[in-house]
Amino acid sequence: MNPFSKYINSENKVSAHLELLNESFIPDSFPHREEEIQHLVDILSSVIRNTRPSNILIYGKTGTGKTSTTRHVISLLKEATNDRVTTCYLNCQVNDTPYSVLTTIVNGLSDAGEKIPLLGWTTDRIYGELVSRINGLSGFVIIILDEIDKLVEKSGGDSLYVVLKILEESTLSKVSIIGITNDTNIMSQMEPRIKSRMNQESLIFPPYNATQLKDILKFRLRGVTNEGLVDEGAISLCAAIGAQENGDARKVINLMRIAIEIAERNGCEKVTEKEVYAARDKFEMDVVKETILTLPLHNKIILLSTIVTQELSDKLLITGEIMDNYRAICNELGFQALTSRRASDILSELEELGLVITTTKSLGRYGRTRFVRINGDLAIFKKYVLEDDNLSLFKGKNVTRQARFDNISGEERLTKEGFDEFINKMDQSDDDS
DNA sequence: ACTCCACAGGAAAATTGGGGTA
DNA sequence: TACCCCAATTTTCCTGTGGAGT
Repeated sequence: MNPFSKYINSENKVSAHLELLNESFIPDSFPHREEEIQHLVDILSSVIRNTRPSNILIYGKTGTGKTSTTRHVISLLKEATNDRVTTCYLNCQVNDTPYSVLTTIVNGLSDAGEKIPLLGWTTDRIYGELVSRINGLSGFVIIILDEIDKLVEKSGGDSLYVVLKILEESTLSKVSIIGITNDTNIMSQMEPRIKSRMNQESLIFPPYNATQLKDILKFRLRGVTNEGLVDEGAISLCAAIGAQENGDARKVINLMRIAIEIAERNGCEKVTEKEVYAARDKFEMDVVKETILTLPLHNKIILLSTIVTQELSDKLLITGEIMDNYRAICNELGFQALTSRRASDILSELEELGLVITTTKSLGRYGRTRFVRINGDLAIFKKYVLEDDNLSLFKGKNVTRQARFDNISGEERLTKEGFDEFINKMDQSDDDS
């Protein structure tokens, strides 16, 4: 029997326009965003009166529809003006330097002319190219800088300042900028000179509540499945999970998509709460896996070192031990180890990704260091790390733990439980402040 | 009160590597 | 091919620090 036949037979049982739930799909309607859309339209409508629209800063947490709503409004504007508006969308997490932002804008503005290479040109030359291309366009130019906070973080906002300055000066006042950020504190980090340029208009996208998420989900499910195939309870559960996660609609929709896929694969008649719970588990695992798999080589090795070191003892690890084992692994595999300074930064990066939990504590006479623990299942983490071809050689091999301070009996190093307690205290004191 | 461990993490120098020009 | 520019990444060098031991 053909192993695929079981899937063929189950077709249409749950049914199948799942592409409508993909992240890249932009729907033509946005429930509970009518006000925001109207506000944007009001600001941008000045294009029609032949005036440059104000710069706009849009705040809102992830999954509140900032990006897709903005793109939707922009496409409506282009339609209404017969494409007399040129737009350029770019994500500042991907393009996080002035150079990268500017080249992406220039390359995105028109197909004419050569593409600027990713490296090599001087800023002056890009500036010149930018001016000439923008002058070559009729009408207004709207540039959408998504995740603009990433640009502000870098070098204290200098990057953003450079970009704004160049865009404004170069272009006979034809350029408007729409900044999108999920960091509501971004303004306090901005310098006044940037603030005044950027914050001509601002717009806040509040998080969706559970009821709104439910509406959105129901709306998006239209045309995806037949009526009644998704259990009402499943929808409510998805919405409830999403509401807990800061009202993240993207996550809600993803969850439902995965739940439907699971139901489909198992040949279920209905999508119920059970599938949603399964979807949530899968979703979280997928995120971890993706995160680990896309780590740069040395980040992986340091993560591996942390895993291996923790495997050898339930006591907490400190940076020094991780470094020792990291060097040992590099030696074993024939890689040049990075310095401890860099490794320290990588450890911080791993923490930011949530793969590892660290806390700095002083051991008095025995120095001040970070305590580290893997934030998840050791075996699973290890499996993902070892999927890397460069590291698969390490399978089965091991490293002798360079235990430090194991002789300290008086003030014992924290155990796992002690660490949890410690973290809890830290969290509480954070809340207090 | 003072020392000193074992690092954290800032600043600046050095290296790397794409891309240009002569 | 040799050499210059530039940005990004790492290394080098450095100062700072919480608290057990003295």
